[in-house]
Amino acid sequence: MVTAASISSRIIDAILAEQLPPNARLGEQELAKLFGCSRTVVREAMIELSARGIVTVSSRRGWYLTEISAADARALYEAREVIETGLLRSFARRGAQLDMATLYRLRGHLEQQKAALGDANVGRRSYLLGDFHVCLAECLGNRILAAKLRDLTVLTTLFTMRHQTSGDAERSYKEHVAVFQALEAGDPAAAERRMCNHLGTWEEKVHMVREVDALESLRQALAPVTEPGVEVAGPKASDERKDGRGPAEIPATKGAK
Amino acid sequence: MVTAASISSRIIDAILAEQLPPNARLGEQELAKLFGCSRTVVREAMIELSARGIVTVSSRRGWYLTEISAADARALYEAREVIETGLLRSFARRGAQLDMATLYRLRGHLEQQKAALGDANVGRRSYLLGDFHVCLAECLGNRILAAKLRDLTVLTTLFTMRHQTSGDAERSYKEHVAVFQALEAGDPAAAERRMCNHLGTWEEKVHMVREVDALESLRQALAPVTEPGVEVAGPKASDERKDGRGPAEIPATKGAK
DNA sequence: GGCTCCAATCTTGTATGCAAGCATTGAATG
DNA sequence: CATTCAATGCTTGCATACAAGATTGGAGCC
Repeated sequence: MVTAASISSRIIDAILAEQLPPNARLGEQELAKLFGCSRTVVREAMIELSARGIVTVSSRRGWYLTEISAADARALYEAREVIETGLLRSFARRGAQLDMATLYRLRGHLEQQKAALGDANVGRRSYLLGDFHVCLAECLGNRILAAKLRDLTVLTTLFTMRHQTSGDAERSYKEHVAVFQALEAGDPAAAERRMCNHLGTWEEKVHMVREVDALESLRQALAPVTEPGVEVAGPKASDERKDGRGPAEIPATKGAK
Repeated sequence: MVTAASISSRIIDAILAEQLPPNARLGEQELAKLFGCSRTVVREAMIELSARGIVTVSSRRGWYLTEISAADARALYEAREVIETGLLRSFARRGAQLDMATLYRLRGHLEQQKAALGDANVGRRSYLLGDFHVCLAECLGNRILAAKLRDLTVLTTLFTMRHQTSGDAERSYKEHVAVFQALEAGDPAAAERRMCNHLGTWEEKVHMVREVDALESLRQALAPVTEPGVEVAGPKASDERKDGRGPAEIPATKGAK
């Protein structure tokens, strides 16, 4: 049976795996056919995602994945920094320690990230690198903030997909390891500093795209082949075309869970 | 015209004004009749509130306002502390200053709080004291976190209503003023410390009810009159009865906006 | 050729009908 | 008298039908 929760979950996974670009259209009828249910169920999923800021409805036109403006992105990264470093700080202040099972879980997650680095599967790599932050928040013992953080991570992904700032996966992985090692060594304060630096490197990049943002999406849509110099934006768009699927198509294989 | 957003907004205002107790039943048909629309619209509002953690659905039984457990409350207060102090810290670090218009807005909000202190209108007082935190977050320039904080404030209210820890309104007001004065004086670091203390006084109370929590709701439901000693829980319940309204009734006057 | 207007089509918005599950109440039985 | 079970009413879950707005394409006109 197809529930609204399963639909929204699939969509979120697809975004985290960079398989659904921002502004992708999510037609009710289309999704209903795809999932084999009625529009009612799809609509429930859309409303839920809308409450979480992930999709936006344009009246009687359709549902679209939210397009994150540069201003929103700034608030977004600030929010992530506040939450992620704040959780570590709170953890440090209460003098808690991660137990063996939790350390094991985090170590396992890092192993998966490492494995995905060499892998050709770009989607899974993106998914895991983003999911680590949520996983860490859960491990720090606050499910409420972890849930909020998951949504923020999704929105972050929507922004980086558009602006191609994701870049250095290997570096991200190494910084994750560094955070983990500080926690493992019982030094959450150091973990907080490292996390702060880790998030800071992304935040810098946001400020760099601040000015050009207004034209960015148009430019990307209009000039895919004419200028060979800007090819960083090219492969993604052409990848989507050559497998013959529309942008709103749901991938057949689930990201990872 | 009645939209789903207006319904959920009304419900949230009612909670913040302590006019809807936790575990209150929100029947689809009932609300549809009350708002003069179909179940569909009500249902959309419920799904939205459900995504925000404010209502919970029990399959084929009904929608209920979420009952916050002591464990959830702990995470909730930690989340609020992380976000609210984190925003002030981030504000301080970037060396920003509040402009005149923003200071004016905050000062106006504090005036309203002060006026509501002497007022007999308990609902408005609760609403304003809670709303100040959200207002402050908005003033610090992060609408995303402000929205998340609003939901957390609603959940906090649901917890304090059950456990009657709200108590000292005047003290809360004074602490709000203290935070504001630090900001006005251009010392956000001091504002952060004061906010941390302010939230800390509540958090203490949560830990006090930690142990009895499992029986709390039962006790409250079973022994309303037999023991005169536990009357702290009495007046609220009887207040609701004497005006002849069911617990899920929506108040005629909107809280404040 | 270019502009305007209208109609066809596609989309969401809303209401309603029916199905199915849960709780309660009552009777029947040990 | 206690216990079990069946029937009934009430609630949400889901699908569908219809309404109404938005877009787009083309025909007609200047």
